[in-house]
Amino acid sequence: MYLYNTLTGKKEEFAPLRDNTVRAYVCGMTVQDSPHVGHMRVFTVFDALFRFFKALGWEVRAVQNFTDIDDKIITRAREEGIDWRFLADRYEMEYREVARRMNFLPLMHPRATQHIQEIVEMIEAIIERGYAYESGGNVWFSVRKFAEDYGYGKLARMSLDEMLAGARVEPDPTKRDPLDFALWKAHKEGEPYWYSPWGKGRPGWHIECSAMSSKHLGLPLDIHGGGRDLIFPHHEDEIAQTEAATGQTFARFWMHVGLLTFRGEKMSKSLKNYFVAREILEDYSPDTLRHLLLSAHYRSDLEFYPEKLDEHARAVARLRDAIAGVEEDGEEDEGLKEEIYGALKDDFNTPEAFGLIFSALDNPTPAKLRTVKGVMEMLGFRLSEEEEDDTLQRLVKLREEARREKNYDLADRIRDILKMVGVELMDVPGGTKVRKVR
RNA sequence: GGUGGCGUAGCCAAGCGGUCUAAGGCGGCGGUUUGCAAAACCGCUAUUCCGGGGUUCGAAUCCCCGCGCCACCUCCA
Repeated sequence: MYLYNTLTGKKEEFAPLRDNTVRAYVCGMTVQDSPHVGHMRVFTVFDALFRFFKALGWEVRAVQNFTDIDDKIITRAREEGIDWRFLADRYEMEYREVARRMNFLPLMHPRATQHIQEIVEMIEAIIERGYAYESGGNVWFSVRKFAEDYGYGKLARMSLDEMLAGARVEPDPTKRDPLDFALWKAHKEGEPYWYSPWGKGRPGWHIECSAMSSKHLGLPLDIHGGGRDLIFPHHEDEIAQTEAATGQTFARFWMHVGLLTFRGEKMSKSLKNYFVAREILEDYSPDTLRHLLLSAHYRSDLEFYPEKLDEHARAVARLRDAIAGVEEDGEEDEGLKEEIYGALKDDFNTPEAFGLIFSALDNPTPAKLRTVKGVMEMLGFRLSEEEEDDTLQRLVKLREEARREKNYDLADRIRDILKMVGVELMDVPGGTKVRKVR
């Protein structure tokens, strides 16, 4: 298995370091708003990748955090006039519901606020080892000191000068150096706080991931991943904190998923050009969304537009129909399987894998179809149509009667209307086939 | 301004030195089929990979110069 490692800028052979178990940490959401389709891309990629690891015979121990304390959560809760914990819970629950529908493997989902003790201990360790200082109730990380001993900017490939050049420095008089970042933020009136050796306050951004990953997985992690926009400063700072606290290597492989774009631009909260995952799943199947999100290589940016859901719904429906009648038991096509696995082993090239899968549909044999089905299920597709729907059945019956009476006007109208909601009717010998596309 | 990356058919998207007169999906066109359709199946849909030079026996793939786009350097998956 080869994976591209952001840290080295190369594809490298990957295998878990110990116990045949892949230890992976994926940066999850700050639960400040509804998960959107850009978030889903990262989690879908890792879900499919972890499933592939299992297919290769490895165990997977994966953690995906919820950051549930943060400036934006506080601000947002204040705007809505609700408790910040209520806001965080609301979006965590929304994520969990979306994850369930997406058929994501169950992962450990620790929350930042349940790890204040670990966070405080880690900060103490960093201070003890001389890489952080307390000032006015804040604790700052000494970037220059750390840079001298360990190097800073390894992941982002940036020099300290480069960081300063474009930096819009947050003017905080308690900082010794503009590059320093907060490990602990002193309490401000009206904000949530916890008690610490430095007084009341709350954790900075970055430290929660260092603390939770070390605690739940142990060092070094085999894989640490997330969206590409997290490389700097978030992941760079996670490395700095963890190495400063422990002196150990933090993670062996860094994986970064490309961004979802809309009309060529990054899908983001600030540009308000995002699509909410829950709303998409009201109209389209999880398989459709999964196929769309895996249709480009995970490191590339992927262009999203709503009509694309229809395109992928058609592709998935065709594939599902093609393998529908295959008998479960029997030989697989080992050659085909090896080809597909070969593509996936090469830095998880899912688009190439789909290319092979759809090509196999041209000259199908039962063995090939079983292989295709097996691979799709391995990647997390359910491949089943949703449960039967009473109203739909009645409409189909009504239309069949109309056709018997040669009332084609009514029959066609029913067919047209159902098509508008993603249900296609096909008159085949012996009845009408119903096919849900979406 | 600095640092990465990208530019492949109508759209999306693989390929990254020879098997490429370039995979796959969606769309389109023609045919078989059908009450008409749809689906399915068959055939067609880039002699060419942003433009211009170069390296090489050979380049979409490597190098140089343009042009265009994006991301990161600020919160972001």
